[in-house]
Amino acid sequence: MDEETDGILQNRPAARDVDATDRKILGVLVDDATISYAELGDRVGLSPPAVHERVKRLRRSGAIRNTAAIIDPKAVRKPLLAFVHIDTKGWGKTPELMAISEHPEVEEIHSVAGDTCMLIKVRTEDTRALEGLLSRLYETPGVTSTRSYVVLSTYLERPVQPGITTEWPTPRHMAKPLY
Amino acid sequence: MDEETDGILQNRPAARDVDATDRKILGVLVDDATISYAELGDRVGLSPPAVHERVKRLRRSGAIRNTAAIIDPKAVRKPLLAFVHIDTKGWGKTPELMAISEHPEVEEIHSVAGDTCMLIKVRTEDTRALEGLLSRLYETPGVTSTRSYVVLSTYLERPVQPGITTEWPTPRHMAKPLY
DNA sequence: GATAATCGCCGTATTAAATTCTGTATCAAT
DNA sequence: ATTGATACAGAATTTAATACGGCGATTATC
Repeated sequence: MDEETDGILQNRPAARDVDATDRKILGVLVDDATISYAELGDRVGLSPPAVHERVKRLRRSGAIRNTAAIIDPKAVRKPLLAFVHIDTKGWGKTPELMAISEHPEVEEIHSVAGDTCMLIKVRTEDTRALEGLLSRLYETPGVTSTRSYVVLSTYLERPVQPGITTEWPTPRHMAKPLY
Repeated sequence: MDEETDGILQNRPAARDVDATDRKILGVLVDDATISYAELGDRVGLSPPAVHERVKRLRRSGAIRNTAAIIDPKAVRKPLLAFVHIDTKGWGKTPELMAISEHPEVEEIHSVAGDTCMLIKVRTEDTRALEGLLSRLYETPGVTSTRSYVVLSTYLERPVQPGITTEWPTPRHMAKPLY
């Protein structure tokens, strides 16, 4: 296992290469991870123990980070989605970053190239709760300004759909990834 | 079932209210949906058939949209994440919207309040692929301008964590949700 | 070019979990 | 007070997950 820590999120590289069959498996499991290994085997053309072995390998390697229930935000009274740009000065490694990730309303934290430094995705109960969160964020030392984009309506929300798309270039034809 | 279509994403309301036990269940399943009903029952203080019944109800009501494998984008050679603001004129219901959602690189489409109209999240293999996607988006009739925010580093990426937070206000104390 | 080793897969067997069924207690409404 | 509905627990059954042994193909090594 790789000990490199890329921010808070662990980004260990996949041990072995993900081949075409693996991508088919991932494509199915992204849609529905509750199916049996028998049916998964049918869909990708393998026996139940064989797919089981591959899924276990995909889990170990980190290609499958985890299998989670996807919750409807409205059902848990978090209907308000917003993106917030945060300008910072002297953006260091982790101190304020940890403080931001402590807030349970924060779902994503990205460092972006452009006219602002950080882009975070937050989900709250209503505008009042959003206001409270923003003021708490503003109190974080190093934060110089925030700009919020309140989502009025969401038309699409889906995870990464691997393999479904097309064939992928083999690794040797690929440019070095950005990160 | 409710027939109201809120964009492409179906947003049917939960049939029954999600109570404290349900939120505990959701909190566990968001972390790990592979555990047995026996252990899930232990954690929330119910028998295996009882939690099973509740989980089935949460699925039926739509509180659990689905249970999916969360994929590491790097493992499937989609390391480049970007957010794109799209300005449009005469933003209608679905024609261009459908065209945008056809692109498999697009993971989310949101309508936002602010100085731009749409905010989409895209994931590509590299900057060249991003450029291609942007030019294809630009060819969509109605799109007047785009502004991209390329993500340099992601520090946090997690789904909605229901119930873990605190107690929620009961429905009758709640303001009307924004959407 | 032959041999050994490794890897991935299948079929079977075993274990564990999902699911069904039945009965019971609790709460709500009549 | 009675009836109905709901939610839960326990036992039984069905189904799936997991472990094991063996086979064939590919790869490395001599």
